[in-house]
Amino acid sequence: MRTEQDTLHATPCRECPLRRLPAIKTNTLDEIDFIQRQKTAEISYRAGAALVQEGQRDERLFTLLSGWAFRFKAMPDGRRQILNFLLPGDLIGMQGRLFDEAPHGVEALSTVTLCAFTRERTWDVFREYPELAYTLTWLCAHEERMIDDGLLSVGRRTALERVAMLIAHLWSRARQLEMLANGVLVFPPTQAHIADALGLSAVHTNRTLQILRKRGLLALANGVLSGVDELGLKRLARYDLPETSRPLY
Amino acid sequence: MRTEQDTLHATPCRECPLRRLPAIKTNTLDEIDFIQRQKTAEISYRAGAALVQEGQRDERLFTLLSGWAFRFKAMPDGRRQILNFLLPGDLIGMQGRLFDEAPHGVEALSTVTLCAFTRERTWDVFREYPELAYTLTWLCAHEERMIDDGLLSVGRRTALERVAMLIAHLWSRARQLEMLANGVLVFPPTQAHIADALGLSAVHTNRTLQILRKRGLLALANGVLSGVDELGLKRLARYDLPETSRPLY
DNA sequence: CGGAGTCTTGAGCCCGATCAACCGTGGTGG
DNA sequence: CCACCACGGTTGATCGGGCTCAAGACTCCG
Repeated sequence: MRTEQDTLHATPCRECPLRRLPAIKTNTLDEIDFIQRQKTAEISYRAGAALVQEGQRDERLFTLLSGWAFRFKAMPDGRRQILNFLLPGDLIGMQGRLFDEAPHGVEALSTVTLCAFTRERTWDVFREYPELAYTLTWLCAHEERMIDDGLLSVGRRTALERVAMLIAHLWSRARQLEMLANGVLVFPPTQAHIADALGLSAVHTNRTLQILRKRGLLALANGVLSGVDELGLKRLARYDLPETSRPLY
Repeated sequence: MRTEQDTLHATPCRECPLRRLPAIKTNTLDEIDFIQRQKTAEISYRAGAALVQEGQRDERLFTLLSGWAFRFKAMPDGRRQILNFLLPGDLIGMQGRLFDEAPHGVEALSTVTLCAFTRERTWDVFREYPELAYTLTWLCAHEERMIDDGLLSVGRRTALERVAMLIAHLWSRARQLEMLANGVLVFPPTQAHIADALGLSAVHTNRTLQILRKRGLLALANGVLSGVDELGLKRLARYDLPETSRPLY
C-alpha cells in the first residue's frame, strides 16, 4: 500500500540538508546540478511501507533523504533477516542490478523521503561524471563493509555483544549524521527489528537489552535511545578497530 | 611468509582462461588491452599465505586468476568469521578503499595466482573506460549480494540448512566456472573453514556434514567434493530463489 | 474505551558449544 | 626406515545460551 505523494523537486539538490554534513562527501556545483537533472521525483512513504518488494523488478533507484529504513531477506516459512539499517544518505536498490529482480526487500521504519532516479540513466553517470561513478562504487564498497561487520556479529558474537555492537554502530552513524538532539536519538526500530538484525529471538533480545540498561550502557524506551556509552558498548562487543574519523561519504 | 614468485605477464589478458567462460562478462579487445596495461604483476602464493593482512594498508588490488581464497575478520580473542570464499574471477581488496586500512584479511586456501594492479590507477578506469568502471561497480554489488545470502544463513538458518546452503552455493559457483571434472570438485576448505564461515563450531560442522552424507546429498572426503545433489541441498536449505541463468560477471 | 502492537516475565527445553579423547594421514628429521 | 609430530577428521559426554511457548503489562491510537 503505497501512499506516494509526489512532491517533485521539493528539495533542490543544491540545498540538500545532507550536504551540510562533514560526513558527506562534497561535490562540485556542476556535479550537484547533474544529480538534480537525474532526479526524477521526491517521494514520501509512511512507516511500514515496502519501498522495494523482494523478488520484484523495479526500474527506480533511490537515495534516502530522511528517515529510517532497512534491507531484509525473508524465507518462505516466515523467518526474516535484516541485512542492515538505512539512514539518510544511503542508496537503495543498488544491488538489484539493471533489470534484475531485487534480491531483498526494503521497508520504511519511519516516515521516509526518497529521491528517485531511474536505473537506465545510471549509465550516464559513468559516461559523463566519472568522479560521481567513483563515489557510487565507494558507497557500494562501504555498505559491504558494514554488512561484513554484521556478519561477524551474527556469526561470532554472543547476544550481549551483538546488541551492544548494533546500538553502538547505529548511535555512531546517527551522530555523524547529526541526528542526535542533546544526547537523545529518536530510534524507530522495535526490539523485533533488532532481533531480526542480529539473528536472535525477540524475547532474548529483550532480556539482553535489560542487562545493558542495568549496566548503564544505554537507555532505550518508547522509541527513544539515550544515555549511550558508545565506548563502553564497543569495548563490551570487543570492537577494537579505530573509529573512522574521516568523511564517510 | 610470502613466497612471491613474480612471473610478470605470464598469462596475457587476451588469453586469460577465465574469458572463455560464459559466466564471465565479455570485453572489447580495447578494454582487454587496457587491463593488460594496468596489470603490474602476476603473483603466486601457497595455501595458507596471507594475501591481505587485516588492518594494514596495501596499495595493490588483485584479481584471483586461479585457486581458492577467503575473506575473514578476526576478533582479538581468536574468534574468526569467514565473510565469503573467493574463486577465480573475484576481486580482492576492493572494499579497503584507497589509502584505507583493510577491514578484513584475505588468505589463500590453495595455491593461488593473482593478477596485481595498483590502486592509484583505479581512477584511470573511471576516467577512460566507463564501461569497465560499471563492471567494477557491478562486481562489488554482486559480492554484496552473496554476503547478504551468508548473513541470512548465519542469522536465520539451522546448522543443517547452513551447511547445505554453503555447499550448494560453492558447488553452483564452481560449476559455472567449469571447475568440476566429471562430477568431482577439488575442495580446499577444511571443516574448520566451513565452521568459521557459518558461525558454527568445528565439531558440530562435522556432525552436520555426516547427516548430509547419510542422506546422500553430498560426498566430501580428502579435499574432494562429489555426489552433490544441488537441488536437494537447496530445497533442504529453503532456498527457493530461481537459479540465475544469466551471465555472472 | 477497546484493540493492536510492543514490551516484559516465567518455565522448560533443545540445538549447538565445549571439553576431551582418539584415529588416520602425511611430512620431517634422526 | 622408523619415530615423531602436526593437522584434520571423528566420536562421546556434558553443559549452557538462547529458543519456544505462554501469559500478562504497557503504550499508543482511533
